[in-house]
Amino acid sequence: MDMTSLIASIPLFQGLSPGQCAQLAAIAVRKYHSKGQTFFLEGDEAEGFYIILAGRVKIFKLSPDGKEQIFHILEEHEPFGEAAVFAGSHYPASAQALAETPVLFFPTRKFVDLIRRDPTLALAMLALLSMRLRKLTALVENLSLKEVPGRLAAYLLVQCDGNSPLATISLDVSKNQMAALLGTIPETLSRILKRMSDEKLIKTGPRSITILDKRGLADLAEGNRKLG
Amino acid sequence: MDMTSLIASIPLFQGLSPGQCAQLAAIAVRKYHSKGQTFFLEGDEAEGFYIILAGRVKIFKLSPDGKEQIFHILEEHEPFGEAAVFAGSHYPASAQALAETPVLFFPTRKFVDLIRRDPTLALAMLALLSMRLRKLTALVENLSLKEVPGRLAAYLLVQCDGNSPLATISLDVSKNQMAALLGTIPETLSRILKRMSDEKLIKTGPRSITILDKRGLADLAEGNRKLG
DNA sequence: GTTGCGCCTTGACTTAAGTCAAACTTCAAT
DNA sequence: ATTGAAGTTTGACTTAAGTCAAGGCGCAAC
Repeated sequence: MDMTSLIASIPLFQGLSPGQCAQLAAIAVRKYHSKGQTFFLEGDEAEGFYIILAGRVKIFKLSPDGKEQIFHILEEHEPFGEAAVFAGSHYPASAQALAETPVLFFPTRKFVDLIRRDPTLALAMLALLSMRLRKLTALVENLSLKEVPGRLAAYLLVQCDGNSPLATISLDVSKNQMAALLGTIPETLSRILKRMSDEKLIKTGPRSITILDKRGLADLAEGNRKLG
Repeated sequence: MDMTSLIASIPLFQGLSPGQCAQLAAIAVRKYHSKGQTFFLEGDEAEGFYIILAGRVKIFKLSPDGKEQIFHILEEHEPFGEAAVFAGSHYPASAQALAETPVLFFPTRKFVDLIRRDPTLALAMLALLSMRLRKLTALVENLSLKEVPGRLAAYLLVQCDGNSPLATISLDVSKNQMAALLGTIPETLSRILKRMSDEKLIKTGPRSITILDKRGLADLAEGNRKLG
């Protein structure tokens, strides 16, 4: 696909005119990262932001003693690194490819120039940053105000909404990664999955989790209920 | 002060032309909230955002069983509620005045119209949201990757940087609020302040904390050291 | 196949931090 | 000054979740 139509197909850029897409196309750079490769590390000088064309990327931080907190796992068409473009000069977290991941790269300078001339684009970016803020707010809430069973319940409910009308979630992240996403460790996650199974809230399959009691999980997520 | 010069004096609007300030002035509404009054609650329909003229505002969430996590405590000239303007239609957290707090209110619809015509304003908002994202990222890091002494150390260091060249911090928030800001409870905070005093890292005064060992606190904040 | 290496689970133990309850301090208001 | 309410400290106890270590499972490569 040529660059302009590629850009036009990205949700973030919906609503832009063909001319505007062409301008974006003129500054975008195709890049390719293979599994495990990092896009940037926390603290790196920020030179631009990325949009995923395929594959998966995790945004994360490590503690000095090696614990990992994953902020997001992003997929096709999702942007990342965008917060560093408009304020501050270094990336606030690290980004690593979880699979073969082709991306588009937009250099800060040129992209900001475009925004200056294109309020539609500016509003799209504002909406994007606001969404991110919202997601991070939810993460803080989970970490600070819920215990691990509640976080897990909330996570499962979100996954099944976005994933399929049926209540079976195909696990596309390893349980290790899932633990890091929930701000805990694999052992704890394993134990809590077991407790949830015992209480018939879920059924754990080989690469999947089936939700048996949505109401029960919701109660858990909202703190109205505890695991036995 | 007339509205236009008031607006021109707000850092967020630095760099805007007098004409642009006048346009903002035309849509801004002065409001006044007294101590304890809420601006909005989590989940409320978002009708606009605010800029603080004086006083203090806390942005927070409550857990169902009453625990509070404070996201920010904001002061003069700082905006809040801005994330809800550009995406989603409800506020993601609650806002309450901690003192007598006059504010400017900007209604979503009219403000977005201005942005559409004014890329400088758009870039200012983008920078603002990016800063917020950065701060929230740091909060997640603190909650997930640091234990309470590390969070407290980081907090004290930030306060003394922004507060005075000297290493004495005048406590402008109650220790209750400080605990909620750090994602813990007053009892725990109290105990850890004591342990820090015991190790001569700080000295706690009546309404102040004096930093005795900046290096030691930094080590604590970065996880290179533990309290005895 | 079977070998080997991640991933996942399980158990016993430790620990940081929360809970509950009581006492003490501060400060503002009568 | 006295009262009272809120903020703060302290102690004894509980608990959620992390650590450490061992063992099992599943899958890919030879």
